[in-house]
Amino acid sequence: MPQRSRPTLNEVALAAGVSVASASRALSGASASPEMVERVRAAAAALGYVADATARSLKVRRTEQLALAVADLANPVYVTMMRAIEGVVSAAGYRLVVTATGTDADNEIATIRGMSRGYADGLIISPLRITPAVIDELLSASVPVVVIGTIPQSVALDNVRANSMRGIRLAHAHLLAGGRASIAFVNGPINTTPGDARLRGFRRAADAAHGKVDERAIVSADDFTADAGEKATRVLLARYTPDALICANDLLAIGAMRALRQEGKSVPADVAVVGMDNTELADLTTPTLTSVCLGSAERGMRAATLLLDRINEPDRATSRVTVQPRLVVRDSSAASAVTRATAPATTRATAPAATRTTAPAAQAAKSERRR
Amino acid sequence: MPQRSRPTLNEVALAAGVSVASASRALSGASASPEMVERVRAAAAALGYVADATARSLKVRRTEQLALAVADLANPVYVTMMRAIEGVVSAAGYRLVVTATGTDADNEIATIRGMSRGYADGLIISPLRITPAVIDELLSASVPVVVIGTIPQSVALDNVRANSMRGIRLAHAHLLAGGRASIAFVNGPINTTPGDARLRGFRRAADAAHGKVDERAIVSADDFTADAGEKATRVLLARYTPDALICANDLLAIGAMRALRQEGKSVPADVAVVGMDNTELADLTTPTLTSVCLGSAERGMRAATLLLDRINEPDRATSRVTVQPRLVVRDSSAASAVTRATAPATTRATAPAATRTTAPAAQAAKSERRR
DNA sequence: GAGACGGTTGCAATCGTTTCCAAGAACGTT
DNA sequence: AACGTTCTTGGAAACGATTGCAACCGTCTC
Repeated sequence: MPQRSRPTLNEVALAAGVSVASASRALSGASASPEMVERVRAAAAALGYVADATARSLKVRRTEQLALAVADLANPVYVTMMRAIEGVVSAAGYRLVVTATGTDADNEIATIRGMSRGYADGLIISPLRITPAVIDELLSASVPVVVIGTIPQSVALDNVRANSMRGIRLAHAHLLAGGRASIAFVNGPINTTPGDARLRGFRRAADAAHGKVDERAIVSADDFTADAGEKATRVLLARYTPDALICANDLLAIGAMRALRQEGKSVPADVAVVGMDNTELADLTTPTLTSVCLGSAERGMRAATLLLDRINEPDRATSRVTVQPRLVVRDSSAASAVTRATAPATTRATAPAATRTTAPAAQAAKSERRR
Repeated sequence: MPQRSRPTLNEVALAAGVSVASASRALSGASASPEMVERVRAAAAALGYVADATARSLKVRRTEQLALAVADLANPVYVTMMRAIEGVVSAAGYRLVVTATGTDADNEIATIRGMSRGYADGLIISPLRITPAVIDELLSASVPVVVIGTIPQSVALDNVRANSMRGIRLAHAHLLAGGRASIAFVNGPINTTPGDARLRGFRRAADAAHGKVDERAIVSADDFTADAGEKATRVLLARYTPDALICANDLLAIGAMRALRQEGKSVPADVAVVGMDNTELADLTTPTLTSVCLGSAERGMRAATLLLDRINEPDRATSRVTVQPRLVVRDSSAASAVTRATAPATTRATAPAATRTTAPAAQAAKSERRR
């Protein structure tokens, strides 16, 4: 496998009998006579010439690469984002460099600092925990940055966020409308950004509905996994008798359904279950899982668009995009028997598409519709 | 957000009052007096200097980037591979560039050719369909290439492959041992490389067991999805009465279980089901799904290792690594009632770890054990 | 004390492009 | 016929690092 070394522009120019300058222009479409273009093209083709990306980048000060940093490449939420981002980015002629930051914040900072080495023209990052140190680092990065996640209002960075509090409220309202009265909440770890936001969302929704929140109806799993969800739900059931469960995550919801089944409770007849993130899993469970879609694909797409916009127009004002949640109703939250009798037509339709975001949302939204 | 432009080595040298050459050496740890190192370090720190990756790459002729090309970034099999690859690659100091080739072969060729631009030091590619044109292109690439997938024996390329035929045989044997006699096969599209290999595997296994293969026991879904699996299984059940199902994919298996449930058949009491790929899904279904693990993580890890090896030692002979399948037994394939009575101790243990591959397999294998 | 030697240091070339600039050619205008 | 335009073209200087080479310094040895 003789790794043949690639011909340079110099050799092409030599072969064509012209100067490198002319060769460069001929190939890049700048002013050159048709005859010149022809000669150079021919020589280039004959030698199999392809311009070297590194040399070119050095000169034009652009790498045509964009970086994406997420905690875990295998997390379905990030996978969805990544796919959306890759689509936008590669359509714009950029390559995508991915890095997993893992779970610790130092690593995130190292990644950001690494960007200063100039191997990419921009960075999309979704930090697990948003510490002041991370923000500082992002603010002083040497390339444009877009943050996916909730950062303080005052920080002048392009930013895409979900509205998980509103998502919880949608779920809560949906369950109330379905005749559920004792709605419990299975959260993930509270020391994470999403865990915290979702808990606040639930408290607010419960408070709005009943004027108080019953702390026994809230449980936190150790982790955002099915096993943790199952365990937490068992703890919950020991002290509280819900007729509906909101879970901070689809995986937690799957665990919860498992626990319910073991207790002999049927879903949705006895207990309705709503998950969150609307991953592919929601379609695959039995019963299929009603889930709050937080728009991962759309967030990814918006972030990529924002980044491209800033690259093209570095001085524009920073913008903050909030992607609105949608409730995707499936079987696990069918109205309780009693309600079904009295009010047969429950809103099986999804909540209003509810994106107050602008035009290009359509494409990504579509890809998320039937997940 | 004033994107401050980064200081160059020149400025550092100026600030330290030394030549660029010395500055470069001081920072890169080459021969330099302690005093010199100190001065340059200080100046670099004061200015916040970080060497420019592009310029460095141009000079040293290495980008410290490796590329991964797969058809679909969201496919769980690829996600698993990608995560494994990212781990190996970033531990070795490389960044990972990912590209989605989509489903058409032309795009694959374009990707490979793009590699000639020299933006990465190596390529791992998992082509959907392996055409002669693709092989040609790979052979003449200007950087080392590792192919994940089955390529002709004669092709001199580093190669990592699964053994899906053997995987099917494992499943078949397991089902026979569990007392199943009418084993059917739910395949994916046959015009794909995996679809084709898995079908051949099933034919061979069935033939070995019964001396013939009943064509009515074989059905092909249009796609590797749960819906397609459900549909195909319904077609199958209309003409054949299996007591076990091997599915070419976990998603197909989930669809199949859905179809069986609708027909009032219970899993595993009436019909055992075995999936393939051993994705996270297998742990999440009810009953949990027995699945053939084809070692995505291990394949990824092996491919990455192979690529690094070749980069370090370009002239070594090409090697072909076959990752052996393992059967991960879960609830969906518990022995049929009759057998359970007579031979109570069915092999609940997994099949022999069965990787004839060498040492570094351990790590990735572990991460795949309890999926 | 002279020469040899090991270790630092700076100069300058180099990697493969792009692009500024000036020179030249071709052409039209007065 | 001379001049001004416009268009092409080649020379050469970047881009920001690394590195071969030669100069230099101090020390040690004979």
